[in-house]
Amino acid sequence: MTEGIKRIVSLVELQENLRERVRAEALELFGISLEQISAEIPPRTELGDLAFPVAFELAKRIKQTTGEKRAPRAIAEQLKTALESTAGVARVEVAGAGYLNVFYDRAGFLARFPSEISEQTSQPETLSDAKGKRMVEHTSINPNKAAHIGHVRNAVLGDTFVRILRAAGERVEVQNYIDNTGVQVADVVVGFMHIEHMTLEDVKALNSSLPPQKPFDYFCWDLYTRVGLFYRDGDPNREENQEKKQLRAEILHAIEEGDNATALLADYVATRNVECILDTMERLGIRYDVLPRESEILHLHFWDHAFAQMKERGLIHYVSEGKNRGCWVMPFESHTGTDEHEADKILVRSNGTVTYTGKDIAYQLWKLGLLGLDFNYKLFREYADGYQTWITSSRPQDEAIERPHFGGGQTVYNVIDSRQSYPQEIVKKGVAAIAPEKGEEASVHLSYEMVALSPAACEELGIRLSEEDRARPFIEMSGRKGLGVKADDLINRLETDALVEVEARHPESSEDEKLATAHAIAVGALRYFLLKFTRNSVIAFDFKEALSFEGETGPYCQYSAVRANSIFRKLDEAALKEAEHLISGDEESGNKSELLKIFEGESGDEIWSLVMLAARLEEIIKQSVAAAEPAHLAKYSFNLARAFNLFYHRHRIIAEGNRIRRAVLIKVADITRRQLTLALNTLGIGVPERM
RNA sequence: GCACCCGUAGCUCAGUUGGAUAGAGCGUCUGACUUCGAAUCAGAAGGCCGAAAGUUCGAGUCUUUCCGGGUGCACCA
Repeated sequence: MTEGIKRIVSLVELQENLRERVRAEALELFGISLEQISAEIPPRTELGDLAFPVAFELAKRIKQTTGEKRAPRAIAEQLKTALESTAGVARVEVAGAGYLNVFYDRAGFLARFPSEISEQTSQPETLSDAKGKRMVEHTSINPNKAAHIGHVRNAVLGDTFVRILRAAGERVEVQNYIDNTGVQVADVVVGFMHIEHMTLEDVKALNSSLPPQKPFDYFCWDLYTRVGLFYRDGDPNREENQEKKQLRAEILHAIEEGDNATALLADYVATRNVECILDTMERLGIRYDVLPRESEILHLHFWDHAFAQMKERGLIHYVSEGKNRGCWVMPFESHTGTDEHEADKILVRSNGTVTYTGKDIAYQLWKLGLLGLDFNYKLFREYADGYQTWITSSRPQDEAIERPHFGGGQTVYNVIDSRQSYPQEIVKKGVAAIAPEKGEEASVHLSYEMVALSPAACEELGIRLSEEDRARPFIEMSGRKGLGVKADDLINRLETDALVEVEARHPESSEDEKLATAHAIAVGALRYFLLKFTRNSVIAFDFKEALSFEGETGPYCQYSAVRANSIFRKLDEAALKEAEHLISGDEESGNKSELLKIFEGESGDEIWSLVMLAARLEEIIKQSVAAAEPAHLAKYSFNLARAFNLFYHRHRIIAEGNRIRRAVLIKVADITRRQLTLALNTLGIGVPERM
């Protein structure tokens, strides 16, 4: 073994070294330069830890350049020796039609794997400012009602992606956009003013009189659906009453105007809903750095700045005739126009007001530090542990205390459902046109499919379905119709169910402990449930599945870690130290040969496969970032938990008679529980002491 | 009409930049608690990866055309 090996702990690093080696050898031996070298994880442990199918590619390239026909196996044989001399590699085999299968130095790898999770990687001080900040906007629920399960998918997806980015060493700013001046808020204000006939004081009084089971956002949830009916004079199938719809327009106008009783009422309603929504999200471990509001985007005239830039660059033009007469539009080439659908996107209406897309372009420019304007900010809330959430303000006098710098990110990730991919495309294209140096890569639409309700779930909610709906695979949720599963209701139910299980298993625990454990399980179940599906898969929400604690679930993963921890509760410090010493490989004793023996054969493969899986976390995090897909990490966590459960059943770790073997089992279990805990924490799932 | 997404086991879904014998969970059936915790584990059954052609050493994965389902394509947000 070479000296350099002592340094190497990371699989990713080892893999890179091997790739480089292959690249160098291909050039040296065959004069072929390979731009991309694909590596693969062999299907079974006995086939090695990493495989290069590179000989097939080389055989083809050799034939192309020299006309000489070479067998892939022979080529693989030539590369074999070079790979074998790489640090960390025990041996290399040529298998199948020409696969190069690399076997790592098992005992050496195990000995060098850190026994404490290295905390440094996620510490902010090691993150360089030069690298640029990642901006993630998620949640962004209309502040006019309680959050439902669809909103939670957005928030959990966004929050988990934030955690993944941070685990990968990125600096991240989390934003939750508040559309406090839109029609949805206006609708609820219509309800308060014209159905309930309430003033701001009445609404405040109502708020403080509401029972904890039905807080303000729940009240608004119901009121919002009543407004929908109100517009149709009480009959959902009737046409909308234009006189009543006019009330909305008036309120919308008053809100935009500001400085009037209606605007104050709207602001109170929106703010109370934001508070409720933030409370809901806090239950799931989700927080935000800053809450940018639409009211400030309006009042601080963000659009005017963007508008000027667009005019300057000739990206937008005034239409003087035709259907879009009087509008300012942005041409959108990739979309050919038809009679019905215009190719041009209207950004300023003929009445002079700006569209949502226009505002969004301005906002996106701000996120990237390209607007040349900033918000004012004030502290919105401070959590018990000191974490602060800020909200935008249009009053410079609010800028009293020291605050972090917001905005100006290098890359922006917008977590928005896939139904908005068209407008997101326009925003991306528009921003890239204004700032070509940033390009389209700076704006990422982290899209995901909606959460719908299974017909069974609708039935459980007591929703009557039409014949036509019943035949559908799923039913779309609708805040307008009040059709949906409220987030807090679901969390409550999960906590109740979890508490029953905890009570049954740990009656001796304190009430607080039981509640905390039930909470952790509920969060684990919900977050995992929403993360196990890939982003572009529609979730047809099903109560039975979402409420399950068995099988491929968060609690399954947590349970695996809890069991691993219980082993270490029973082991004393000395036993751990001894284990570490026995496998360290430092001493010149006979341990080495015995260690090698433990990793031999079928049993050795079985133990080793768990080590390899556990060590892969870093790589999985990288893949999850590259694909912007948290589901990869979720699946990995489950597989690691599953592998540990298998290991746990196969070995009696504490009772193991052979001390070297016992030391190996202890170290493997320790590595696994640490990596599993880290993976789960990155998913926002905690591991309770007992469960 | 145009654009995007999906189609893999009875059901719900994974399947890394194309790689070796296509995997989980649920459900069904059969077993395993005197052990570091059974929210667990083992075993069985279950597949023309929507269809057809093409690209290549190699296709669930890439291309094209169909078929079936979903979602967009506002002077709404």
